[in-house]
Amino acid sequence: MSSVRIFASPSSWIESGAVDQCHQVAALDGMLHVAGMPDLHPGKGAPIGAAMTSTVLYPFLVGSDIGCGIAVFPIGLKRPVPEKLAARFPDLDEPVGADSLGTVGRGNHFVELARVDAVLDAAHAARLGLSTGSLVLIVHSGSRGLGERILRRHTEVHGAGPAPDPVSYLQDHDHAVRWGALNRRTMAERVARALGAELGDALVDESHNLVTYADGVYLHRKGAARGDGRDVLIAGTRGTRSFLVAAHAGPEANHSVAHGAGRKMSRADALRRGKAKHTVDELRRTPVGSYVVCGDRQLLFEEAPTAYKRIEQVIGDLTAHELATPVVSTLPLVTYKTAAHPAARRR
DNA sequence: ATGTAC
Repeated sequence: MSSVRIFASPSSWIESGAVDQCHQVAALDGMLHVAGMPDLHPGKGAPIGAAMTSTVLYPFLVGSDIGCGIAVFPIGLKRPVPEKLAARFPDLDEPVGADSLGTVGRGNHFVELARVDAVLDAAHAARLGLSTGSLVLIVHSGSRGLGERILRRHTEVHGAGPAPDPVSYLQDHDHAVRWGALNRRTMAERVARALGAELGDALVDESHNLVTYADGVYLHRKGAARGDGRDVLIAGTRGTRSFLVAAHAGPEANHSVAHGAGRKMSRADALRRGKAKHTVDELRRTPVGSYVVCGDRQLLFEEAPTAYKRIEQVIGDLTAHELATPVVSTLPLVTYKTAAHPAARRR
């Protein structure tokens, strides 16, 4: 008999469709436990913001962006002026070399230059070399077409069923997870070079779309980061804070934490309501003074901060359930989503 | 989120 537990306070709104999806997943053959994170929202077939254990491996529970995650790199810059730096960001839609390495992708992916605005755990922040005013590069991206091909190869034969040869799937999966981390590092290096900035080793790099195996149990994470004694960057929105946390989630939470603020509106709703509520200019130049590089107007509305839950609520829920302890918060200076001038791009 | 079809 499987169980479902949602880690959100009663005042945190969770779309009922996402909770329904947790129960649908829990009813699958071999399922053990579904843990919903406070950023839980509906996904395609499976919930996003969930960690799910079972005795069999379900590739669709990880989804197509295998190895998607968030990395944080320390970066050194003399005078970070958002508009000037925004103009110097490289074209991260253009790959480095033959495949799509070094590219950010679309959707909620981004590369952000951010500044530590508050230290919340002084000893832990000091260990990471972070203090108020420290600059970091936050990279949220995944395995691009590679992970998509791996899931499609499985789905074409087995649909949403389990992997009959989990070892073979895991080999491809693990490669995509490594590729995702390399992709994030590659982008950080591209940006640092373009800005003439010094880049340090990653302080944090955790995938939130992956499956791990131990003692006969597959732990699938979809929009949920490893929370077993690791540091995790939990992303806010393009115009609000993000939080670096020390995660210490136990078995009830499937050793996992949230990965971001979580959508509160579908992309279609965000586009429709956003167009009535915001101008393109106010989404590009945010209330916190940051600049958003995004030549795709539709994406700008879909990803508007108002389409997401409040990150402080998500962090509050994690803290209240003792899944994580906040270390520092960051405020964006420049967020790169996609090239500033899509018309100038060659096809 | 993605590549691809419309």
